[in-house]
Amino acid sequence: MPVSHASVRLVEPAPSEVERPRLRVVGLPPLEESHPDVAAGLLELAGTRRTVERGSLLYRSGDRLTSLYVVQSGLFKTCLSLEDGRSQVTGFQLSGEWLGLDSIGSGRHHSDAVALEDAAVCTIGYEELESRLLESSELRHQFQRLMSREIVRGHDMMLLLGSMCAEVRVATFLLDLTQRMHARGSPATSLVLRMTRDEMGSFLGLKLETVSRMLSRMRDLGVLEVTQRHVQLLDAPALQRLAHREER
Amino acid sequence: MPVSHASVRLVEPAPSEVERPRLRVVGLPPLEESHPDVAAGLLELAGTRRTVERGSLLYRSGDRLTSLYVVQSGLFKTCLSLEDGRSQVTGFQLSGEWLGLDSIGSGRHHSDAVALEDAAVCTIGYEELESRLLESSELRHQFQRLMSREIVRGHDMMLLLGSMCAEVRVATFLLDLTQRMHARGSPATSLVLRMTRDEMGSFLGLKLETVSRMLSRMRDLGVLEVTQRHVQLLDAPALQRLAHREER
DNA sequence: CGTGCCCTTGATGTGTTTCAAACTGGGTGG
DNA sequence: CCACCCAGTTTGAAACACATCAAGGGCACG
Repeated sequence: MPVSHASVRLVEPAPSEVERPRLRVVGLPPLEESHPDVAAGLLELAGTRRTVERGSLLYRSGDRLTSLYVVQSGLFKTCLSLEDGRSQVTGFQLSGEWLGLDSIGSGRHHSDAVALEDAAVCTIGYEELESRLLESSELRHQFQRLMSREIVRGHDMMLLLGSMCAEVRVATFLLDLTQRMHARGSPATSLVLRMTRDEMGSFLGLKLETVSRMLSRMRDLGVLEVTQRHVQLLDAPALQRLAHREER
Repeated sequence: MPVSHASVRLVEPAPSEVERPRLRVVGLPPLEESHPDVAAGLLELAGTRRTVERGSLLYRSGDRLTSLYVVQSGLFKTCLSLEDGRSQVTGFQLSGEWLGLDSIGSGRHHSDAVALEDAAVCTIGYEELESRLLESSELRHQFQRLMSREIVRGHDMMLLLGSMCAEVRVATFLLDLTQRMHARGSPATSLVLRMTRDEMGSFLGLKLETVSRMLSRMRDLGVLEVTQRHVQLLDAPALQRLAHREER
């Protein structure tokens, strides 16, 4: 790996290269912990399976917390909704990732969770989770790490939204999504965006037109090919460079 | 309280008024859990006391996680730092609030923690915390709530940074800080900003000049009085209205 | 009584939003 | 099977909010 100054860091760095680790820009809790294969311990807690069809809600803001969820298949978004109809997407969750961690503090969900395609989740009863965490310190540790990583993701998003220009935001988003999909067996250089430009924009603090323009610009630069929701990465290193131009 | 449509929600709503709770915009983990008086259980874990003088670091990004900290006195900021010297403030921590929760996931700190004035913290050894959490499910629960609330704060910040204009951001920040200081015994209508305009700006995704301009605008509107770092709230309801104008 | 840091204010520049129009593809019903 | 429709997308032109650049002022500190 030639770069030492500007690599996107979505997974934990190898111990040896940690000194003052550069930022992992964005990224749901990394896979070691959140992907089913690896978080097998926590997944044993899985209760009933539940399917959620495209467009419908798994839970909504204000609902009492009864269970947490792990995505089995499909894709979700979580979003905060304001009275006036506006909303902010706070995350997109792929298979193996958790939903509802933000509701533990108050016992109520703070966001809506919407399936962006037909999906299935494992239901993990909160009561049962609690009692299992009592038994196993390993599980407890895993669960704490899960929450901690979600905190880190929040901080990374603050950085992205607070100090990066539109092009960097979109490039970072594409890289992040590609890597996460790749870790689930998708090709490393092609990507299907299952969310609308509007939803991407909401997540990135941009208007849909701006997202569209950035995609077009990257297409014109020869970095990628866009046909509707299909994206082909033609020049991944260039995309990484775009994601690390820390300007505004 | 006359408003039912636009009140800033920094603490948990009373159970009766919860239905579709409107957003608590911004706010460190609310006080029930994080203030020493209330999180007494967790505070029993406090090990050594450590003082940090103004301007110096409690920990820095990349440091191995050995303990978590609870602010006893003084004020901290946490920030992510980029190679190029730029940085993003991810939070300001007052007495009773925790530092280091983001480091549990990887075992290393992901941010720098800097004292903005002479400060003192309780040191909570991570190993010891772990073993205590094993013993008491009540403590474990409290700790999980703490982390969950920090996740919620992250989401609220995404909303603030992603969809609110400068005036709303600054007004929200002032309200939040006033409330948190008030809960610690400070007057409800006066405030000392212990951070620079630049640090506020970094936290809010704005340039220092913009922060300054917004403060001046609110002063001109008769909402508050600003003399250097001292802020007098002349019209708190008006400030709340500014914080809820959800425009950009 | 300077010297340096922080803050304010003005003038100008620019990236993103807003507004508007046209295009696309997938789905539906005639 | 085609025509239509509609949600989503692209693109352009104009407006605007915030950033940038620059200058001046105040307070704290040595």
